[in-house]
Amino acid sequence: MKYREYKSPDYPAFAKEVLSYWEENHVFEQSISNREGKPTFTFYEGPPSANGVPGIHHVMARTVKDIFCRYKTQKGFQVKRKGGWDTHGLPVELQVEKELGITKEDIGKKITVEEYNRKCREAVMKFKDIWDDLTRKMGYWVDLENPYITFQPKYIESLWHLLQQLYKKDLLYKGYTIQPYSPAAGTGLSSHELNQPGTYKDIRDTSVTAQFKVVKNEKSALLFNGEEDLYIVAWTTTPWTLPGNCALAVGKKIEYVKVKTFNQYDFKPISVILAKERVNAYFNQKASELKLEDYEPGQKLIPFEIGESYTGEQLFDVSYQQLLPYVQPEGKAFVVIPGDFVTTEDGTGIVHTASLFGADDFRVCKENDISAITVKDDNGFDVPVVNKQGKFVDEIVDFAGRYVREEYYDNETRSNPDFKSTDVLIAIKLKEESKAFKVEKYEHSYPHCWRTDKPILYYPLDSWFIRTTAMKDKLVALNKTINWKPVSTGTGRFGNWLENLVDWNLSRSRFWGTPLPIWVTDDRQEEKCIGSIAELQDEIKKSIAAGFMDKSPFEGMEEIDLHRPYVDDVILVSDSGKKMMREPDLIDVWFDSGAMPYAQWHYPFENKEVFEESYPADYISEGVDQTRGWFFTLHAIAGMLFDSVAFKNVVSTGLVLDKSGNKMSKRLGNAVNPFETLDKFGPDATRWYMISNANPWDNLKFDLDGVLEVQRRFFGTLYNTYSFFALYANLDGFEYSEGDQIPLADRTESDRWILSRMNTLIGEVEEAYEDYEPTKATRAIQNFVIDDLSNWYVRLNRKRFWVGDFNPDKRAAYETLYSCLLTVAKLGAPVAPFYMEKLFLDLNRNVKSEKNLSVHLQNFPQTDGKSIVKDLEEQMYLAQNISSLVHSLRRKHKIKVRQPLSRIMVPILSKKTKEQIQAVEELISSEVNIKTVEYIDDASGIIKKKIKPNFSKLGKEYGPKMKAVAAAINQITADGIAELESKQSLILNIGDEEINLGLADVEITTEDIPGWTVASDNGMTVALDINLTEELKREGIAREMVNRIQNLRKDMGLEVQDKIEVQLSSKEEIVKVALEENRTYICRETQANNLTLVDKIEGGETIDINDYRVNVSIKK
RNA sequence: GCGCUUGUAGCUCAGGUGGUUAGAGCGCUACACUGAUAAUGUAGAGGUCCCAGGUUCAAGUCCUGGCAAGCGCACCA
Repeated sequence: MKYREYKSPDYPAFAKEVLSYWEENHVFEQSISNREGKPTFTFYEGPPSANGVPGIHHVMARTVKDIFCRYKTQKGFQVKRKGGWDTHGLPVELQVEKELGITKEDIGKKITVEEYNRKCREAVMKFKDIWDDLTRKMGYWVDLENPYITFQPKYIESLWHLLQQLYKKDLLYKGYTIQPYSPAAGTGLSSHELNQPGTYKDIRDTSVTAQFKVVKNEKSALLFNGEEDLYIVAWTTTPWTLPGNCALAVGKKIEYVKVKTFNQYDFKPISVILAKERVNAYFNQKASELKLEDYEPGQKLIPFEIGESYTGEQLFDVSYQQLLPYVQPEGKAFVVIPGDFVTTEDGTGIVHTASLFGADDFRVCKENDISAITVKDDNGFDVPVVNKQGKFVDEIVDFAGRYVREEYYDNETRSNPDFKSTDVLIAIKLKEESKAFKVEKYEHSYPHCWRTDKPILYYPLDSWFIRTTAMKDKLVALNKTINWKPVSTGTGRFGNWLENLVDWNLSRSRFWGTPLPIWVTDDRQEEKCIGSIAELQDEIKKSIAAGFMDKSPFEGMEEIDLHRPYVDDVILVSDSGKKMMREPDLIDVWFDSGAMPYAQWHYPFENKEVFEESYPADYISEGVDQTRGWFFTLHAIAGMLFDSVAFKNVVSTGLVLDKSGNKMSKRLGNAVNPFETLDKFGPDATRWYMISNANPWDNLKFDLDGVLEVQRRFFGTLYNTYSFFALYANLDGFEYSEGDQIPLADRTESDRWILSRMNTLIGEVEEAYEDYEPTKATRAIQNFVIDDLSNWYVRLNRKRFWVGDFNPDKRAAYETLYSCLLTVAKLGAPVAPFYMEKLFLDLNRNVKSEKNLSVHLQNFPQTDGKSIVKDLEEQMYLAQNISSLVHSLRRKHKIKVRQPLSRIMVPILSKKTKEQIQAVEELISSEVNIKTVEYIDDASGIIKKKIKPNFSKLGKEYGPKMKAVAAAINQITADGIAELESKQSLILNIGDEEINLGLADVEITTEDIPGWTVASDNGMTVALDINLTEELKREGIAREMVNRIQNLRKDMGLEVQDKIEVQLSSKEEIVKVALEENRTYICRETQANNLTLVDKIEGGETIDINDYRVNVSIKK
């Protein structure tokens, strides 16, 4: 059977063909089942959400995933890869709401929760088919038949188990978090909702700079210098938060100053502390000349005097009097604390901090152990001084029952001319009490509720948290054992995130997601966290027995649906017999995906063994945007519950941008359609381009021209090389057999050279894959194929394939080329799975056996150390270098390569170099068409040498004197060089010091051969003899003749193997002689049976050779 | 604002531990080659290695400080 030949390569068609071949032969399935019992290599698939269509960046991410799974399979591991779908969460819900034209508030009113969740379930798999199609077409091998799906009851049951484990370890608690809250709508807003367009609007607020009176004590002593009334001033745009003030935050490194001045409302003399940079914002420069003692109360221009300055650090722990003492805190409060968020861009450089009304405030107060200002509600729970309707509580006696924001009052109330906002009333009160330093209107942008259009409050809300902070040290330590690609993402982005970990807010007030399995009594004194379906059923039975439920809401269900609303209907009974209702929250969808190592196998309810042998993952990969997402949730759950990492190696991939480096977006129309790209260029060129162009963790500027270049340059060259092989191997009937091969020793220099290169390549590529450096692997393969194999080996050895009988030398050439191609197919298979499969199968058409079903079932090639000969590689480098020099000389003198020349001369400084060149003499001769290579050694005395210091060696030795040493060496004469070479040392005088120079301290190269045309590069010099003898001229003519006959053959459309008859005629004597002399040569080259010189030719072609005219006639 | 990444030829990218002509491919120009031919070879043009300091005999490489771009996070008192 023959090797397949193609008219021209059609890569997309190749891929389609291979794809159906895989499917017919179940190659993917076999690649796993074949490795049964072998060590496992575990890969976790991060679940995509199928409610949107995939983009080109998914091809990138999945190529990276696929490469290492395929590679490890080749290395003999069993690599199971379960696909998965992320199905819960807000994006799905919002999409459904949009489709149905409803809002969250309509759920349970216009549409039942049951119906709504049914819609979500339908919507989430909307584009599954498109995703599956992409997966197949791009050659991403993952199990699509049995994926894990996060909404399935079994999956949720595993989550419940994990949550219960956390609960039992006391890592699950209900707590406060500051969230954007809309009192008008009575609900918290997610950050997603807050990022809706139009939520931020400019509003004018009453802003107050309040005076906080410093308490004189040991801590604050350094601030006082005689004065009695010393205040710290802080600015706020939300005066309603002032009754909740519990601390003042300053910047550690900010410089603060004390300013003596007068209060502008009551004209009393005061001293205030504020940031130095903010002085100009609060004090009129025109007043700077005024003196304090000249001030008259009521005067508009208020004098001021800048006093001592302090760093923020010096202010830490200074106490102040409570500004509005309605409610007393239970613990520490009213002190100055550090705040990393404090700036001097506006305000006073000191931030009023109300722990319950700002996320930053809450955080720094917690860090500094500051108590919040709270009151007890009817149930005895601590609540803020503003209630959920947005009104002050009774304890704030002056403003009790007032909305904190004027926008919450109806328009009628607000239009009353006597109406004053609470902020204004507070400002008035402060002025009256000499606590206001400055009151003014301030316009700023503030978020509004997208449903009610009213400003939001930052407000503490109940949420369930995972106490990740309790396990922070462990998570940090475990992270250090993970191999991150790139390292910086692990230490930087992820490491820093872990260092600054806050508790994980698990609660979501939504409908479509995993319900929190916690039931609580009305008085919150008793809780139950359910960990399995069976446990829930048990509890339901108890509850029915206790009379809280008539029947289970799951009764009659074919498969229990743990979603809302059914689970909300479950009322349990507490140990003391009280009624327990479920906490209405759902859990963060990120918990869903972070739990996939366990839930994908329904652990611990099923598949315990499978789970154990595939945990933790050896490898995962996702976009860098998943650092705080999936990477974190995987890590957190594993660290907290299993005391383990969830993954050992992780590649975080960069973004895919358009070719100009802009983000791709549908709106801008610069998004690349993955299906069109795969259709047009095929998956292999697309994948290879993505991987070879830049490291996966760098952003990729995706340019279709680049894909085209990869296709042309790499795949085109590889294809050409295969075609070349197939063409001649078929003519000669070559068949590869592993056993019976020409021994290495009997092969040519170039055969052994390319095999040496090939074995070096195997090592390089293996190392790169092992190191999760796919870019290095592809670049190495690419260079080998293009430079070494095609442009050098094949080009130099072409004649061996097409000339003469099928002798051992020819067989050696076939075998060599064959094994190179086969190796390339195996090395490149992880990245270009389709084309390498095609190449592999085409090469193996003659070697049919079960084990040759697919390149992906092959073992990764092993480096044959014995075949790597450094000498050979050096030799070939010399040959390439010399050839290149001769080419450039020929060009300089305008002598075609076809014209033979008698000799080149190479100056040789060492015996080894001579031997190395001698080994490749023939290659050089034929490559540059010369007769002989001559060597000129020292003895000839005509070589001009050049000496150069060896900087890295001498530098270490002589350091500061290096410049002088270098100068001295550059001045060494030819005699000096000769002395150094003969004696192995030379004494140099540097100033008044003597230096003993050894041979290793310098680099001696040849520079010139006087009287010859020479070229030098890389320390090698070559001289070319350009004298043309008559004989050489005649030989040149013969070569030209061959060239013309070949062209004519081609024009006639003859096949390579067709034999011809040639008739020639010419008037020129030199041509006749040339043809006679080289008759055999010409016949051999042109496949001519005979060649006759005649006087005249009828109907032949007239051609010009150099300056001579020849008539030719060719017959088949 | 904080963290991370990136900055080298027109474009895409290489440039272990500092070492003296800073490279490749593409593109451009010219010439050659021609039984792999939509391939190939040779040569040329093209660089303030983002900027400024510093360390060093020596900096694209190390340090400090900037600038620009990208990503992430936080916040707007």
